[in-house]
Amino acid sequence: MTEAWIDQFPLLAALPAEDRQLLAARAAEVVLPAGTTVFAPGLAAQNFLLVLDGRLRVQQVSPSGREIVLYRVTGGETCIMTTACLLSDESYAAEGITETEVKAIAIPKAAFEEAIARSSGFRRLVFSDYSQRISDLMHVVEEVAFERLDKRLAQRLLDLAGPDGAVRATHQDLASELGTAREVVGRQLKELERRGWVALARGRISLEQPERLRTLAAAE
Amino acid sequence: MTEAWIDQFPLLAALPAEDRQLLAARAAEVVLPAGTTVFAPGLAAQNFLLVLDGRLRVQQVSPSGREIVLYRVTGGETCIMTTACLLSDESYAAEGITETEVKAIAIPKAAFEEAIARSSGFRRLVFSDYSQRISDLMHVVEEVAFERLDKRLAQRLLDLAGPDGAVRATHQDLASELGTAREVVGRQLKELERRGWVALARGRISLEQPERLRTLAAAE
DNA sequence: CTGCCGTCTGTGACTTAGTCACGTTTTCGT
DNA sequence: ACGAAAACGTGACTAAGTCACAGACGGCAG
Repeated sequence: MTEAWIDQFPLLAALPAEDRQLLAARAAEVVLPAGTTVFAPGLAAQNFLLVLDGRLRVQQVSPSGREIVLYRVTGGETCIMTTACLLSDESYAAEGITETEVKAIAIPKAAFEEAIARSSGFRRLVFSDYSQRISDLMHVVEEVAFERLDKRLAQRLLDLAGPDGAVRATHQDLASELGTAREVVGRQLKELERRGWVALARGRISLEQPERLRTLAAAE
Repeated sequence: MTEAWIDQFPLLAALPAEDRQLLAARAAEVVLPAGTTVFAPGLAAQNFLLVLDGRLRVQQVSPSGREIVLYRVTGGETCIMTTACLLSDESYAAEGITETEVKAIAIPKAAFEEAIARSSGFRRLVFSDYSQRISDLMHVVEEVAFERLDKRLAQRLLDLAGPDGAVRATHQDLASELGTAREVVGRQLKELERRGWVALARGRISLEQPERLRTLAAAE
């Protein structure tokens, strides 16, 4: 198979030819449609995943049915949840769902371990992704434990806004982003609408005054 | 230097003699008194740390001064915050503080990278610790986002209780454990005392009916 | 076009948690 | 013994989450 995908990963592009061969020979490109559950509690991963293109959401689901988004994986990143499963047979209480169609490289466990053993670039890729995710998780903890909801909501709206300056999401979607309840998001949004900072429609929030939202999101 | 410490790490004990030599030759045993700040925001780590004995607390501090304990590192574990610093030059918003005197093995960055490259047992040790910490962090997110405070407090009291069935901690200490405010902990404790489940003294909470606390902590 | 059903949103009343500004008690060192 | 620092208590308030509903909108089957 072609090894062109390797060049999408700066840390891998510099590998010596033989390491590139090793990876390319054992890797398979997979395409997952949007909405696929890549992993879930109780589902052991079989492959190491390198995302080439598209977006994957990792979220935690509470027994009571509430959800919170932990982080997203996009092109050029690896999915450390599957990595962790491969490396320590630990199973997590998180699930991963593709938000768009996702093109990815799947590397079987044995080849992954070999690559880790032989290639320092590959190790760096995996380790730096681990570190990034730990950083992401700590950020979630900080937000949930210490930040006000209006501030967090403003930030999320800005993050999720499309090029048209609008967010396509239901109140429930936003509640799942933030780990709170739908009614709470509804009330927060209505307050933002009252101030004229957003305009609300079914499944759509258009940001009328994004600067105000930025100020709110940046507030101490 | 002696390499006896290696046997404290199951994943390292099985290493071939030459890998043991490699580690032993470059490692230095350090002893940190209780209350030492091992790392903090803005402080780049220089060594990889393997904790032999004692306990280390990793916590996050908010701009507003509130704190939350993320996890603890005890004998036989590595401190992935320093690992992460070494491996990806990322700096975290967390700080690590020794809670007891800590005996640890410090391995300089270069020797660490060599060990990672050469020893699969060492890799497994590091990776499994990363995975463990990610698991810990996800647990914190789950608790903070979804669980009731009384339940979390009950669990923490049980966790922190000494062999005498009492917790030596101030209300502020417990608030920092849970990421909440002192007054809130005070009120929760008073409610537990009213029910006769705990007895309160300055800097000390004795668990009078730990079974009740366990029931509360286990409640859905 | 009409009615229907599922999804999405709105609302009020209530509980739980966090904040603020104090006051009081205990401990400990000199 | 006395003063300061640390620990704890309290009331009034705001913010957030819960519960049990009641509309309101959108697509589609007939």
